[in-house]
Parts: sequence; C-alpha cells; structure tokens
Amino acid sequence: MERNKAEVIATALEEAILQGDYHDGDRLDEIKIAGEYGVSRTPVREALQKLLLSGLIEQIPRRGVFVRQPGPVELIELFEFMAELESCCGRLAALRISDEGLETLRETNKASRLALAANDTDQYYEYNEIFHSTIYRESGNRILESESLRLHQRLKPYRRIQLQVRGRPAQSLAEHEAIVASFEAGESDKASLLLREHVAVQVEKFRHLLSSLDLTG
Amino acid sequence: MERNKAEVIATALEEAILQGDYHDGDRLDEIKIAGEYGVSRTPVREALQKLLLSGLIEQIPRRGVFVRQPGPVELIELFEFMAELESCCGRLAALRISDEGLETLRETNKASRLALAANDTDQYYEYNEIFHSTIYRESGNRILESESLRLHQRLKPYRRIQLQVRGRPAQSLAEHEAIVASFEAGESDKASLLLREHVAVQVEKFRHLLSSLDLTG
DNA sequence: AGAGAGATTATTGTATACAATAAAATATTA
DNA sequence: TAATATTTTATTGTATACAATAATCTCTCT
Repeated sequence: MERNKAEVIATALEEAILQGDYHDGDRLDEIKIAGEYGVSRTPVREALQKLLLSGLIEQIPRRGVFVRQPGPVELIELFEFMAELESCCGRLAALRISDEGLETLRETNKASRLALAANDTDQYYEYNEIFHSTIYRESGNRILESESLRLHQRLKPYRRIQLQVRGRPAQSLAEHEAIVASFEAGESDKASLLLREHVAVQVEKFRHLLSSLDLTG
Repeated sequence: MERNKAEVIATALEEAILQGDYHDGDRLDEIKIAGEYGVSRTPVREALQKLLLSGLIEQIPRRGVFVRQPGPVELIELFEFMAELESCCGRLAALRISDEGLETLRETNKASRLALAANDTDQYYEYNEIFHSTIYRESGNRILESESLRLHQRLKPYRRIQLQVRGRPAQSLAEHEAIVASFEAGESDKASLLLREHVAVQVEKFRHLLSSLDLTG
C-alpha cells in the first residue's frame, strides 16, 4: 500500500499530537511543518484536513489550525464513552464469542499473570491491549470494533498513567479474569457490567483529580 | 461563522452522498466537481480529505476517491451500533435527565400523537428527531451525544423507509411513551433496554431483507 | 502617553503549472 | 488473431504563484 506525502504527514502529526508533542491551543504552522517534512504547503494542508474530523485539531477559517488537547471535563467524558463502548462490546461478545476468541483471552490473561509476577509493566500493558482489542473484535460488529479501537488509541497516553497506580495492574487482571468467566458462562449482562466498571474506574480517578483541582466555573 | 469554499463543498458533497445522489463505487471526479462549483481542484481536494474519516468515501492512492455506500451487512452493523449508542444514551439519561429535558420529551410525544392522528408522517418524523436528540443531549456526555447525532444523521435515509412500514409509527410512539415512563421512574436499565429494542427493530427488518436476498458468499 | 488610523507584514485560501503514475489506445510480433 | 509492448492520454499528487484577509507595527493626533 503506497502512501502519498499527505498521508504520511497526517499519521505523523496524529502521533505527535497524541504523544503530547503539542500543547492545547498550539497553532500548526503550515510553512513550518512543510519545512520539517521537506515538502510544500499543499500536502501539509491536505494532511490537516484529514485530521479535522478526529477531534484532535480545530480549524478556524482564515486563522489557522489549532491543537485541541482535551481538558479534564472532556477527558472524563471520553473515558465514560470508552466505558460504554467496552460495555457494548462485552455484551455482544458474550453472546457471540468464538472458541478461538475465548482461547485468546485465556492465553492473554495467563501471559499477563506472568508479566505481572515479573513486574514487567510494559509487557502487561501490551497484553492489556490484546485483551481489549480481542473483545472488540469478538463483538462481531465491525463498526463498533473500529470505533472502540479509535477511542482506545486516543486514550492511550492517559490510560498508561492509570496502570502506574499502585496495585492497579493486579486488580485489573483480576477483573479481566472475571470478564472471561462471564464470557464462558455466556452471561452477557454481567460481562457488560464488568467491562463498564473495569473502565469506569479510570473515570472515577479523573473525577477525583478534577474535584481536587476545584475548577469553579 | 465564515466558511471557505472547501468547507462549503465538503458539506454539499456529504449531503449529496447521504441523499443517495452517488452510487457505491462512483469515483468523485475532482475536475468535474470543481467545474460544478466553479472553483479549482484545490478546494475540492481539501473537501474530499475532510470527508475521508467519515466512512462515506474511500481514497485509493493515485486512483482517486470513491463513494462507499454501505451494503446490507454494513447497514445491519450500523443500525446495531446505533441501537447500542441509543441504549447507552438512555441509561445515562435516565440517571441524569433534567426536568426541562423530561418536559421536552413529554411535549414531543404529545405533538407526535397529534401528527400521527393527522397522518402527517413528515411531521412525525421531525418530532422523532427531536425526541432522540433530546435523549442524546440528556445523556450528559458531549462525546456520546455528538457520536450519536453523527450516526443518526448517517442512517437518516434508511430510517425513513422503516417509518413507512404500516403500523410502525403508532408502535414507535408507544415505545417512546414507555421510554419516557422509564425516565420518570429513573429506571436506567429499563430505559437502556427499551431504547435498544426501539432501534433494533430496524436491524431485524434489515436482517430479514438480507436473508431473503440470500447472498451466499 | 494613549488611542486610533493607516500602512506593513504574515498567513491562510485558491488558482495554476508541472510531475508522476495509472489507464487506455495503438502498434507489434508470434 | 491473440498476446504483448509501446505510446498516448487522463488523472492524481505536489509545487509555486497569486489573492484575500487577519495580525502587527508605525505614525499621527489629542
């Protein structure tokens, strides 16, 4: 799959923004970016247009394109939405999951346990990704799957922080195992509930952080 | 809010595609479109880039941009996803709905009943829009709200067909009233369930259509 | 000195020109 | 004639030039 310059720049910019290389409100200077990538403004502008619908950037006509990093309120809403999507995936997956899918989840949890014992957070994080993306896939709905993946990707930088909370990985794994158990039993409502709570923990953490900041207004 | 040519063209194209002016696989000829809008290729290309993430069109490098109308399978998945989103909105709205929101829903249903009695399908359709968008808003989650609106918009052309099924509007209104009742009682699980079923009816209709087409392979 | 008008600069938006590539048409050969 | 090679054409992708507008600076006047 050949990719043109505009596409390369678009994905590079997306990564850079997600990684936090830009701050909220930063203007994305077409000329500067063009210089950095050794191209003209044209492919840069096309790349920016591509990203517009993602919510990562905002365009103000005749003013430019600006980075929009989510504030605490939006972050809570994003996590809450993620919890709802996961909940939906869980419910449908419990009804539809294949034997291979179930086996993948079991294997992943087994491997996660080892990573946890070895205190290897990075490894655990990777298995966590596999666990969740498997559930997205096993929901049997391509749209739901891709939307979940997209949001999951977007929340990546913030989720990592959560795993650094003391004791969280162990608790997380326990929840994963409970989720698999609910799949094995075909208990869709329970799976739905467990997955929502599994993600909602993070919402609560952020809500806590928010209230401690005391943003009046 | 001033809009540049690229934006105008983007929204126009989006509408045209949603309205069904283009068929699946149609190539969007930059030069032709530029001519139609009396502009150069540049703003047309930017407009196309804007739409890329929406799923309405697909870009193949060095080949062009093509319209992607959902086939039966994708349509079912889109409706199922819609059902899940509505279900989420319903659950959260039941927990958070404001007095004004509840009042809006009651009023809308009252007006819907009149439209139904007058056999005014167009009017009923409009109230239906208000009913659902109110629930999206009352979910209290802006992300969920906007995603729901976006998908609702996308499914508009297909949903209209459903309302032309004999007896459907009356049944639809009855379901709306049951939903409001669940909100009044604060029964979030019930609201969630009712809304999912309310939309899932359409999934079933399409599934039926699909199986009658008998697409083997 | 501060406010406001005008000129200057910078930046976005659009048009056009050119380059690169794929599709189509034509010619060539077995 | 069928298959392949070659040329031609059409179309996309990129660069550059120009136009339109917003931001900044400078100068004037009170």
